[in-house]
Amino acid sequence: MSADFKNRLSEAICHAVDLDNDLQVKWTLPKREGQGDLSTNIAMILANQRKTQPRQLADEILKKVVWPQNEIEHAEVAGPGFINIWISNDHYRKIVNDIITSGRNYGASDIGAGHKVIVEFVSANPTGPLNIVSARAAAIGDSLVRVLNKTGFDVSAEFYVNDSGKQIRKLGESVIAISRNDAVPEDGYHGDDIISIAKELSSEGVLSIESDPENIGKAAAKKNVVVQKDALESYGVNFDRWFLESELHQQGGPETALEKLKAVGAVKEEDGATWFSGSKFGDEDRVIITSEGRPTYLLPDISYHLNKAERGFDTAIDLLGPDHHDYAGRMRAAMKALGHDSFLEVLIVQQVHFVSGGEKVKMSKRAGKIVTLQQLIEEVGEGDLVRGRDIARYFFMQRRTSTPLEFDLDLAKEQSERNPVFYVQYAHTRICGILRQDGCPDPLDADLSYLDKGEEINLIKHLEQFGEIIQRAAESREPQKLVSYLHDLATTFHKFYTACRVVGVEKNISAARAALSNATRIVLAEGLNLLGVSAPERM
RNA sequence: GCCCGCGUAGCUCAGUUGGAUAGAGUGUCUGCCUCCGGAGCAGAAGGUCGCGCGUUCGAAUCGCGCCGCGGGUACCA
Repeated sequence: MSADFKNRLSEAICHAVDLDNDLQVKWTLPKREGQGDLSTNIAMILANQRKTQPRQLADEILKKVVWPQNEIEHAEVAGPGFINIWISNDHYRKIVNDIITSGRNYGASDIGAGHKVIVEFVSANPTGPLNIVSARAAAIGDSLVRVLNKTGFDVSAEFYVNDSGKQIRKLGESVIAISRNDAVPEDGYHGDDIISIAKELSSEGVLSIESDPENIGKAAAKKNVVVQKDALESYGVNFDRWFLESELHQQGGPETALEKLKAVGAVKEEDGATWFSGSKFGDEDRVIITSEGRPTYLLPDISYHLNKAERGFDTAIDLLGPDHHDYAGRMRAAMKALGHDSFLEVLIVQQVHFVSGGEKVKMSKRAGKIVTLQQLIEEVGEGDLVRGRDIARYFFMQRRTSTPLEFDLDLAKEQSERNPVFYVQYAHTRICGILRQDGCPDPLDADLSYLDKGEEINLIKHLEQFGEIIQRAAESREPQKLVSYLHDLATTFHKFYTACRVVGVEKNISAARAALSNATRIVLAEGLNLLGVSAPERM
């Protein structure tokens, strides 16, 4: 239901009960048959304030109210005092036209207009290929970006590359050790990927000229970034910017951040170390420069987030792994100290467990199981990279971000009705099949007044919700909401399909149904697109 | 100990921000192919929403207290 339409209804009710604003009037979709198309509880809320009976007040409202135009067919009081209204089929038929004329734009809105948002996700260390946790974060982050775009936010996707610090030096040391056939340091990096990088660097001559672990580490990191970028690209994920931590250091970012923290009295010296006084801002005190004079990771990270704010973003959304959830508190405290309260939103992307044959699969390198994003795509798509991407992304999007996810590898690989990805894609394919038929009339010639069967109207009702679902997904930062919506829409279409033939029935009916099918195709395709999943015309 | 997240059908999970008789998928039964691709549709069965108080017209949803599971708790990143 469009916000505009609801507002008109709300105004009508306000007018009837002498309310000066319509904010209190909320409309919901009733769950059950026989409860109309829209429902409001305003009578129950007002009855409380006005010390009267809800049902009586609801009756009064219905007596006085003047509904806009003639889109309302019927209204009645139900249950404890709900006002349920039935909307005319004419209203719904217009939706089909709206969809077809808006095309891919259908469902777009401008609720985010004027907001500049940066979404940072994955941000894996450049010490190896991307793992499975990154794969989930990438799917969610990228969809979130698409959804925010669709709702009018000015959004940027960013990957923060930790290309400086301890782990880079360690990476360099590992590469050097491997090239000399020495033992890799205790907490260093080993594995096929490091070995091949060592080979590349030595054949490029880098290893012979350069022996400083830091510089070797940087060179290796650069190669890893390329590997990560490639994997993400075949996953359909693109970033507007790969922000290098080293850039931050070159600009003296951490030093500036420290000065700014000092300026607001958020820094103290104790036990020979320098601390951020987080306890003043709702967190705990944290060391930012060790007693040995080395900055901890916190300082560059504060500097990085400050940098985001200085680039003009009003909101920063970070997707982090479950091992980082108290990072959120300290970073928010730091931003608060620097005058950017409520700037940072943190989404914790929970753990992924793989299941096969009813048992948990350990994701260990040693066991030779799937560890990287690339391996997952290949495994699940059985060599077909597009299919692998579709399945992986859809599966990762099936659960709320904050819920641990069980990934059933057997189900994912199964090409059957049990696989939810195919169920949704199949609805799209089916429509394409219908519209491809020789006897299928041109949907553009349709007279929509021929749509009046229950299954037809019901399908339109689902299509109409698309925009609202996207808005809720954007506002709650939960692009997953689209998944259940699309599954639902596919179900509604399949029901329509079994109840209503499109091709081979009376000409006018046929054209109207073709138009409805076409509208459904558009919404399915765009919905899948927001998930980063393809909408195939044939399967 | 403290911080964060999670407990909903046998299993995996939704739940429109506090609404009406609790929703899917999957698994188990039962039906439907002369038919736009059956990768589909219809039906049955399956619930003390972890437990207990509280808030109110109304709670799976909000508050408090327990119980259970997971993660975090560095002068590591």
